[in-house]
Amino acid sequence: MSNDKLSLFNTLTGSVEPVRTIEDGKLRFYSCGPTVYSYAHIGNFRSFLTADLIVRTARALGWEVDYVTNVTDVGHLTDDDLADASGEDRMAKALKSDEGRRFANVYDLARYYTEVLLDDWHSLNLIEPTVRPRATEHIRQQIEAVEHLVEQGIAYETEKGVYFDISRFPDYGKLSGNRDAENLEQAVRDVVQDEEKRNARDFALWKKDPGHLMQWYSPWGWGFPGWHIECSVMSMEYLGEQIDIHAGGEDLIFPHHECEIAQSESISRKTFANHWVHTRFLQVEGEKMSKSKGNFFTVRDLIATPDEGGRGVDPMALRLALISGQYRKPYNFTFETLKASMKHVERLRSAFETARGGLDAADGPDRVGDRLADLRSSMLAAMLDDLNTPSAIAAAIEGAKLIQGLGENLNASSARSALDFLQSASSLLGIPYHDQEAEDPSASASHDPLETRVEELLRQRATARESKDFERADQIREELDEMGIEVMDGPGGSSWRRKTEI
RNA sequence: GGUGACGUGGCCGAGUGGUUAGGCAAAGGUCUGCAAAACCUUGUACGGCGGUUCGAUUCCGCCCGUCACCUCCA
Repeated sequence: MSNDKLSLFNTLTGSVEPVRTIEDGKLRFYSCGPTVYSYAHIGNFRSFLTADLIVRTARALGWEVDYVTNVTDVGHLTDDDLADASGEDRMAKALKSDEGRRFANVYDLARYYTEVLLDDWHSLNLIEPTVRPRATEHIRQQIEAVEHLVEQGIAYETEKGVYFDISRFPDYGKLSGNRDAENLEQAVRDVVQDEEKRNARDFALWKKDPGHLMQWYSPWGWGFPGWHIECSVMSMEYLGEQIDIHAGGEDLIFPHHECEIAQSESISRKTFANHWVHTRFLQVEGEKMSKSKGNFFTVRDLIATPDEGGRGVDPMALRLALISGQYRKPYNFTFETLKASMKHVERLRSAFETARGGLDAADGPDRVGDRLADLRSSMLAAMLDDLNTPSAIAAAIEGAKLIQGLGENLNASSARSALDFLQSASSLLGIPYHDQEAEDPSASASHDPLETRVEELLRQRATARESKDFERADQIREELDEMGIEVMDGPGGSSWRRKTEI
């Protein structure tokens, strides 16, 4: 393991290799974003978190990062294209669903789910990309790319659309290993049918469809772009013809990324992306996450308060839980892990409070600096080693325990080392110590009737405790418990929080 | 059928050719009016069968199991 090189598994070569940036000290990075036809779920976010951690780790190395992640706001075809030749897409489907009826049209729906995506993005403290391009805002570039491919004789037009001619790209299959044409053709799945396609593997660059809910005028008439072309185009627009890393979920390896390579490299005649990084799907409680199994969770399902129908999970606990398995291994998301993550987040926060408190203490010899510096380098080393988050988190927790262990004895210079350490853990893992939104409810003045009631009861309880009326104090504790409030007594008085529903 | 991963103690998960990951949970203890937090103590695992080796959980082969993709998917 190298000390200052970021190594990642490269799907293209099948091995972990150092990321060698095209330009020294600068990372050009594209990460595939979601289609916004519904609420993003925790599996989506596991993949976005991988991208986030790549950016954080690269920055920790002092690299400048150009980070582009898109929003796919064009509906693409569903697999019952055969049954519905008019070309119903995911968004059109969503619009007809119970959830989607309230939207006036498909643009309205896309706009709503994009906003929600960004809310969740902020809740989980994901880094803002340098650019967040939307497919619908780059239609012209997509049309031009397709035109270029047609001019080169690499793409051809039929009655139904424009297709990429696989036979013109011998490297097709280099990413996924799906090189065997016959196999693909005899796959059990039905493929998009067009009698005029020259090769069953040829994929759509443009679909002619005057009935599609989103359509644009092109040299081939009214229609909409193929799914893969948007990422090629947006990546080239903002990062240039060649990039260092391209990332996404493992399901995107084929066909999406395979097709992106074919298109992009046919256009530029250069290697599109040097490093391909894919995040594995997660399972929930040992099973595939699916609505029918009742183990399907969106971010908001978990972080919304119980009054809002959620489970009141601290967003940072959710974030930590989602990164507590390495991105490249199958990960079993469980509520046990989520509970453990809550403890970890609290532990980090309280270490931070301890450290901050120690700044005002008398000065003295720094008793933790060296050990924390070691832990900090092993934390970074773990991340550089193919984003070994479990190992990095272990180092962060160990540091927090070390700081907590000093407690009252923390002097000012130890406190400064402690804060240094905690701050680098925070920026590397993306776990801030100040709640961005859910500030400690007991500390904030609020007009929430529940909070007013809680404060009142706590005052009564404090009085009862002062006069040693513990029976009354416990009674109030119980009453609050029934209201979903947990009370914690400390040396400086009592604090409280909403209990979570997990 | 094809391609690619993965299988570690009750659970989540590092790691390694011979010496303790870590966390959560559990049990006992210290502290605290109660509760929480914190701290201390306890617990020896690597799917199966072969092979290489002085020695394999770690390398090799086969098998079993799980997951993903094979034109909707993070």
